[in-house]
Amino acid sequence: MAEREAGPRPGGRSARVQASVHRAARDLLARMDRAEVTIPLIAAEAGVTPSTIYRRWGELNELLADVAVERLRPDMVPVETGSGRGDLLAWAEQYAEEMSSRLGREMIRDVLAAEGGAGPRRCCGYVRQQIAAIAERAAARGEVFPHIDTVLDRVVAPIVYRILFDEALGAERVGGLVETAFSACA
Amino acid sequence: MAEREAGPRPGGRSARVQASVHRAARDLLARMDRAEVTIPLIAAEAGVTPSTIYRRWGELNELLADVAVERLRPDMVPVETGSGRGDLLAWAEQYAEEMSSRLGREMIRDVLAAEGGAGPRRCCGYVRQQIAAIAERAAARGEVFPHIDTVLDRVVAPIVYRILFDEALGAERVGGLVETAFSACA
DNA sequence: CGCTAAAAGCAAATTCTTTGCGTTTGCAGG
DNA sequence: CCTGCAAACGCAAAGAATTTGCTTTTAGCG
Repeated sequence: MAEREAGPRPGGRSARVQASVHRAARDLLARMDRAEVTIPLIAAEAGVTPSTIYRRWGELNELLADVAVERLRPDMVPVETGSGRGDLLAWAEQYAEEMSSRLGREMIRDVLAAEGGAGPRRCCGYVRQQIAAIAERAAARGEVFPHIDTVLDRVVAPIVYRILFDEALGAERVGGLVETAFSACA
Repeated sequence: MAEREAGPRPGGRSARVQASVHRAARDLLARMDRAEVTIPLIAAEAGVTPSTIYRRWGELNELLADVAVERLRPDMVPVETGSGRGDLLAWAEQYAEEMSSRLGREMIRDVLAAEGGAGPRRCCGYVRQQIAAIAERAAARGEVFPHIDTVLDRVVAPIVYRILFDEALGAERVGGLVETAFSACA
């Protein structure tokens, strides 16, 4: 844990500007249609000049992707249900629900639309972390638990693919996916 | 088959303009960096005024998504290898390769970035069609073959998820995915 | 052959984006 | 504490893209 998200030094002016711009962007996204949000608007809301944002982020997509990645970072440890299977099921259901909400879909799109694969990878990394935490607890209890990549392929990928390209899956389908993940490791 | 892709009447001026704009967009995308392509540029290349494009597509993303969806439409029937498993494997490997290319990734991103879920759904529909064609041939031979949604969940979703969020899968991993799809239907 | 509605052209007005230059800010060395 | 330095910001002008009102063209139809 030696790197910052996107700002140079922790307490400087740079960090303050970034914080206020992020907050302004989040506020505006909550308040108005995503298509109406522009850099000049965000700049005004944040109390900075547009050129500051242009120089730092380049374009709206990059900024929104930055904001989205930050919001996508898990803020808590997966709930503990007593078994690895239960933990994974609970996590997957919540993940599916969050990501299929309007805001969730918009955040995913923003992250994917940005240049370079850094944002998406970070999101995938967050998911891996969460699953790893669950897997570790399961291992500590001596349970069998699927490999992380198995969970990504069998649970996370279908959830996300359906949200992006088709129809979001209901909770029962998510449960089925979790079962198939476990059936691959027994 | 009663609807057109995006143009009103088949032979009118509208259709000609759409065709030339699509072609211009494709040409420019092939010739220069995607970030450099703008609507005024495409308009000039297509020999129309920018306002025509703005009125019809609204913004660059919509136009590029339109173009990408068209390019994503499969132009041939899946190759026949003698077995459903072989057909699916061949199709999946080719799909994975096409989609993980620079152009493929850009097209997916363009499709996902557009407003409304129409583009992504159409892409998913194309995939379904291809898989259905393979499944039908398998059924005609009396083979067992996984349900289309199983193939989507176990084969297509992981391929696409990895391309978008992580690292593209190699051919051997794709083969493994195909195996798991068949293991679910035996 | 004219009529009509939809779509394209044109051009002015608006808004967004880029850029050069001067100023501020926080850090570091003296 | 003070001063120098580099990074980042503000400001404003220039440049590019987007929107819009109005006119003209075009394809289809009676």
